[in-house]
Amino acid sequence: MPRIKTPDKEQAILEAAARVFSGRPFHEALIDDVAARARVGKGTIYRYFQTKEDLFFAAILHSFDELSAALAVSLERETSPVKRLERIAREVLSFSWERRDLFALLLSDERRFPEREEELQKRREAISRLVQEAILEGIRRREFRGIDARVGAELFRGMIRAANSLRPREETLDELVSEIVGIFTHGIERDGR
Amino acid sequence: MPRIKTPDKEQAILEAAARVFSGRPFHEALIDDVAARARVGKGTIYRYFQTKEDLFFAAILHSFDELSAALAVSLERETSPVKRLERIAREVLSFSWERRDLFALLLSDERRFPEREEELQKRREAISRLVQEAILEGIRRREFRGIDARVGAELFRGMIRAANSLRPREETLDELVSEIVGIFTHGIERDGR
Amino acid sequence: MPRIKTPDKEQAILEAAARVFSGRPFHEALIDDVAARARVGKGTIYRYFQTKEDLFFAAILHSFDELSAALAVSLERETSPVKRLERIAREVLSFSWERRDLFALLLSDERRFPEREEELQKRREAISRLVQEAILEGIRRREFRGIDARVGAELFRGMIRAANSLRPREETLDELVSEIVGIFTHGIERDGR
Amino acid sequence: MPRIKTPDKEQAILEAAARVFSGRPFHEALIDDVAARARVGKGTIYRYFQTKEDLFFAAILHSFDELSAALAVSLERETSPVKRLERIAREVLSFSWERRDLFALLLSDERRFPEREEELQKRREAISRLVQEAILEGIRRREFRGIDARVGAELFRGMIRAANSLRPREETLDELVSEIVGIFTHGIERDGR
DNA sequence: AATGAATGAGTATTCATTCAT
DNA sequence: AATGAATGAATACTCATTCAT
Repeated sequence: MPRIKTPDKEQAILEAAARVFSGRPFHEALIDDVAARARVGKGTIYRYFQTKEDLFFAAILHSFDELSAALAVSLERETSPVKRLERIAREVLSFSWERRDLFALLLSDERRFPEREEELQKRREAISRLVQEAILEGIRRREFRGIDARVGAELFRGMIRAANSLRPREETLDELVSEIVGIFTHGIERDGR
Repeated sequence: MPRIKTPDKEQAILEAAARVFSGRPFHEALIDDVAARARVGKGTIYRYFQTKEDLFFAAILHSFDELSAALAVSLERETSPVKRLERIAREVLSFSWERRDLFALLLSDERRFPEREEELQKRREAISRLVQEAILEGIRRREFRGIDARVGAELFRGMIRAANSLRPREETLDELVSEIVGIFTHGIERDGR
Repeated sequence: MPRIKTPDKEQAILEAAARVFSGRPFHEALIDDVAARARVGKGTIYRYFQTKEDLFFAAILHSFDELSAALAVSLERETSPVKRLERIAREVLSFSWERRDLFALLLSDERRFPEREEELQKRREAISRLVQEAILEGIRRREFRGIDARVGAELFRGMIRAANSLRPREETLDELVSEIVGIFTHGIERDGR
Repeated sequence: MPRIKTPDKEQAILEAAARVFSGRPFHEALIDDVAARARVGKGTIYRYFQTKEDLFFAAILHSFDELSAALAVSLERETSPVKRLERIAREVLSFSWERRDLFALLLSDERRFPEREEELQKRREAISRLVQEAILEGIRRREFRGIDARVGAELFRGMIRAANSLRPREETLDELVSEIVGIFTHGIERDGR
């Protein structure tokens, strides 16, 4: 009986690709590097992915899905809108920490690859929807005012992204999260105005 | 008498580079395209810029400087912090509209080219400083609470960046600006809480 | 009890190889294609043939041998030199009809693989010898003039090869055969000269 | 003023390609070899030819055209059909001598590259037509009997091709030529029959 | 024995950079 | 100074061959 395609080999490749594509621009990330990192023959990569670009996107999607899974766990049972926003911020920030460059593209809203846009968009929407739901729940609870949830969610994501590049040391994560959520919910206006 | 490097030729190249680098990833943007667009021989580009990367960064810096000039004009004589933030948001949004992709990198805080980081950083700081100053002035005027101006400025920039990718039609610019500044200053919390 | 190499599996592979190598140049004919066509695992092919080149030549030799067998049957009991030439022409033409491309190489006298040359040569000689014998018999019978039988045989084979690429429809086979043999025996000179 | 594309560079590449593609199968003929032989950078080849296959066909066509030119010179002023056939045979044989492998494809009537077939066919026809014309003239002069000139021409070309692979030493050229033309015109039938 | 997943040597092709004019 | 022809280093991708099962 022959060897069969092992899903874990595909996993290893995706993992390796995520690492390699993070930290250097696409054209400097070599398939050879991915192969070496995944401890896999170069040809093997091409058994699983048609082209370098395919691999690149697969790696992004894969990372995205990991993030989604982490978020699902984190948000479970938390109903308070503000706290949900906090968890989202914390989760996204800490998750994208090591994959900063990969996530640059992922979170950025480049539209350079129209063919892949759909799938990427789906993932972005998934995150965005979590934020929107928190906002809408807040509005329902009369904790938030009635803003456009979609716009609000995007702006919130924008803050997270920006925070990501503030490159906090570990310890600053909490502060950063509360700053983001604080500004997003209270604004920077002076109390009592 | 030998001809000398003409500044307008350099301008043309930078202009062309900005266009070409916008809308396609670095490795798909060809020097040939830039040369063609600038109506200049390929060799000529290398009289003005050492490498493709140099040209790339020069184009970014050039665009950045154009933005700064536009901002300087717009902010002149406006002293109200909130209004200054509004103008910054509006100016950045409308300016980066056509150069969306170039600005993605520009505003993003990738740190892939450590050698160039300094100059880029300087430009980013220039914009950031304008935001920080508005925030600090607001704090001084007791309109804003005492937040970390640097962090605040980054988060504000993050919202602008996000708004940029919401791709508003022309008409939505004002709404978007007021949404950004509204959330940034008042937060989304319900009034009267 | 271990299974053993089955001759019919080897047959299937050779058959498939003949098909695949026909109709596409060597470097475009893939082992995968042969395996698929033979409904056999790729590894299996390497149990029967050392290399792709080996398989290629084996396929040629195999086809050649089929032709030889067909010729042997056809020539049996026919003693007239002219009629023998006719049968050879007809047999070769009809046989190579479906394997036109494979035979192009087979009949062509490339000398690119000196190591294999010997075996190929042996096969070519086998056919050639049949022609030579017919010629020699004709000379013996005083039907033909005393030409160099080897050269004559080659030229005769060349005409067949050329005829093959004239791509006659089925019906033209007889005409073509008689044209070849007619020219070869009578020439195109006007009668009575 | 910039350097301009020099036709002689293209010539050099075609010349080199003809040499390299002769004597080894397509997939073993390396672009690097062609570049080295033409004393030209590898990239230069791609300035003149889109792909390796393009180069290959261009080399064939080029060789073909050289042959045609040689034939035109040789046939000038010779009106006797038999002598014209002789000259054609001699010219083709001696010309394709060194380019044997290249001509294998050229003369062979493979139809593997349908897109290029047209141009190749045009060249083959050009040679074939010369033979046909000689045959038709012979018929007109009542030196030849009324055969199908097209078929006759192909068979004649087939003999030449076969002769080419008989690999005569220099000295055998004349004999070979007269054997071919002899058989083609008189056949091998015994005189007086 | 048979299989097909895995491998990596081998190469066509691209494109930034150079340089003759 | 300006040009674009020439260059070759760099790399994605293929596919014959191997080998674990």
